[in-house]
Amino acid sequence: MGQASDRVFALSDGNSFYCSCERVFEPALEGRALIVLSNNDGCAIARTPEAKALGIRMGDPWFRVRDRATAAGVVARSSNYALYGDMSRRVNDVYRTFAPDVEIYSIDESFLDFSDAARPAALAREMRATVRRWTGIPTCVGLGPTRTLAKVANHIAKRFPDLGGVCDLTDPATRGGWLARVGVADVWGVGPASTTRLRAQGIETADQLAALDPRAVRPLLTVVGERLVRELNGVLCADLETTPPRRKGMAVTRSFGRPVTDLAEMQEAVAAYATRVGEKLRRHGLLTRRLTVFFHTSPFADGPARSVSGLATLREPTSDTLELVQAAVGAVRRLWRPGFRYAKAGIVLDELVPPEGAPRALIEPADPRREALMAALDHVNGRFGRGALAPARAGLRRAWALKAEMRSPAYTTRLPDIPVLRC
DNA sequence: TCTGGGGTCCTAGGACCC
DNA sequence: TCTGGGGTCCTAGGACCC
Repeated sequence: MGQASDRVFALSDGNSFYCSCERVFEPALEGRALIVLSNNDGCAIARTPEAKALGIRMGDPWFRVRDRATAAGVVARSSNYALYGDMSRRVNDVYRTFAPDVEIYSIDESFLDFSDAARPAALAREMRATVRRWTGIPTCVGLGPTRTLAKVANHIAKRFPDLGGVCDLTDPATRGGWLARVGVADVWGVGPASTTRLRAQGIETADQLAALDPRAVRPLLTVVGERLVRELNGVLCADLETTPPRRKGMAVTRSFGRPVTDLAEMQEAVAAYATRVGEKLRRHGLLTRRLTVFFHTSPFADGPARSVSGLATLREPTSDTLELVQAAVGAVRRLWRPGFRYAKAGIVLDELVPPEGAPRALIEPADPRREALMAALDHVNGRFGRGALAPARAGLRRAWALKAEMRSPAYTTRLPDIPVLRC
């Protein structure tokens, strides 16, 4: 099987993260059933436990559940990713005061190295309290000798509130009992397809999965599954990645608020995405050699279906907006067939390369509104004392005003209104 | 009659994640 | 009428080469 890990990993994540961010700015939402909606207010992508209890599921289309949900008292907010990104950075700043190494896994999840902690569970509880105090974000922490077990522990911490938001799976003696209470579908890396295959073999729970011979799992779940089983047994297969590896691909894709039936309109949209992806490239200090444009009709709609994608190769690696737009718009023209109601389009880049010579990441000019918003937060939370009511109220008012401003079109991701490009 | 074999590269598609 | 967006990794299979 391999050698047992002597490390301790913590996985800390923000509870209903997007919802919690909204609550930081709108304390009246505390305790209420709250959801955050995807782009175009399409569907629910974050739910508080109160909203889950009212039957709102992940991915529920808002137009379908709106009447029922609002009648039941559910509050919905449009998403604001710039804001969540800023909050995420603040939470990670706190993590870094508790652990020497932090791997930012996603906007709301980080792995931390707790190997040197004398009492990891106690440290985790203290960290939770500090994050809550300094940022306003509630978290849960899972502890384990591998990242996979830390992840399972985090899941358990969420499911069993009696644990006080911290679950410790570092002790092999008590681990099995917990794993028996976790379904295979809830194990990190086991999706719907793998769940079906495992169930067909009679494997229902995480402890049953852990009991399999890793080599026997390979034909069933590929090498990914093999590693997973080892990690469930406390054998380290992947360590922390504290410096993010160079990005391999990049995409800008959107669903349209309404069907697109006109070539010029599709070109407008895709030109806008090309502009966005150019900004993104420059922000990461990268160039691309080729881009793929795709668009398709809605999988939910009746009527003729069409899904196309086309590759455009650029003469030289570039992040130049005009070149990207021209390539993308040309691809749209080649791929275009009238008579369809297109619902979504996008640009996908792969083969990202650093520029010749010394890599230089362009620094994105800071948005003064966001800077001010975060400064305002400091007066509401944390280091400046949450008890100081007067400055807190002033700070909150300022924050609300800025947040309303950040809802302006410049911050949203709807299909933009830009001049038609004729090529 | 017997119809190579192994390597690399590329691409598409599946599966999974948050 | 309205059903998210952005990533990673793995595998299979075709093209190509010697």
